[in-house]
Amino acid sequence: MDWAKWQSLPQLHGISPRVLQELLDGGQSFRWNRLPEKMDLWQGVFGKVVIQIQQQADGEVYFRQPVGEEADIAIFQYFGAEVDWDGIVNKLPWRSDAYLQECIEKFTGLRILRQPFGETLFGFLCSTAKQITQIKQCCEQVAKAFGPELIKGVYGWPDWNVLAEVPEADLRKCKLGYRAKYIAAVSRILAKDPQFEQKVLNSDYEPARQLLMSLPGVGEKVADCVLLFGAGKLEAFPVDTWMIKVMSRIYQLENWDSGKVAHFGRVHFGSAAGLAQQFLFARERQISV
DNA sequence: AGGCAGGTGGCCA
DNA sequence: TGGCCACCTGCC
Repeated sequence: MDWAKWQSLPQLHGISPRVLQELLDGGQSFRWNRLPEKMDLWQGVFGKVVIQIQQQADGEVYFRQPVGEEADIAIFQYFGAEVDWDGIVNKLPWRSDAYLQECIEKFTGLRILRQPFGETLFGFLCSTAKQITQIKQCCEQVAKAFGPELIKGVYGWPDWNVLAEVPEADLRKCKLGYRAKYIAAVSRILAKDPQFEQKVLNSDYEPARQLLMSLPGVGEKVADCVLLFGAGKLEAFPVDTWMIKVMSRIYQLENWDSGKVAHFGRVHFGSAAGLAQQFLFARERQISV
């Protein structure tokens, strides 16, 4: 297998290596890895796309695909080519929120990936009470065991139709633990309801969220992650333990439960609350190290 | 070595 | 509605 030539990825122009890492491996997606032999090279999988990304010394970012593959359009969409990120960031309330402003400055160029719906839902079904490295292992193992081999040794996410046929016991072998039950149930529901994805994508935030939360294993946090990273709904504001920590400290929301914090976030940050969440989240993880 | 982890669902007052 | 706990298990 050969790789085609490097192409410019102008969507990521000027991004720092640190922010690139946060974008690819900060918990939005679970299918990006640095190659062990070349640590400055990222390899990712989404849908049927296998892609490598490398940043040159001048800061310019390039990507390449296997020879014969031309998923340029899908790749540009994944990185939000059609989205006016500067405009959206500018609409966040940074003028009146010094801490948000600080986070934005420290992670300039951070944005929201537009990932395929199904595998985003799958990834966050795996994510409960797990750390990123473990979630990635689950996704990797499930892809390897049940997914299509896209190129030699690289596997894509198996569709719900495929997963619906997999016994729960076999899913458990992929380190899923109790989450296997949810994956099994959700895959059976969605295999029978091919319109589910479209219904979520076509609905406004609130009804879309309710629809997702009707699935077993999907609560407020998982639903918001799926809406944000896999359905383009930037107003979704996922609240996890990190968010509880930052929000209670910065906005004095002591002892607020996650539902209240999420509501506060959506009101305070507005129509792109989810983007603000990523800035605060990235900064919080950086501080904690 | 053992507690805990980027939640959710169910049960109880 | 609000609080608590089991659920699995690999990793720090």
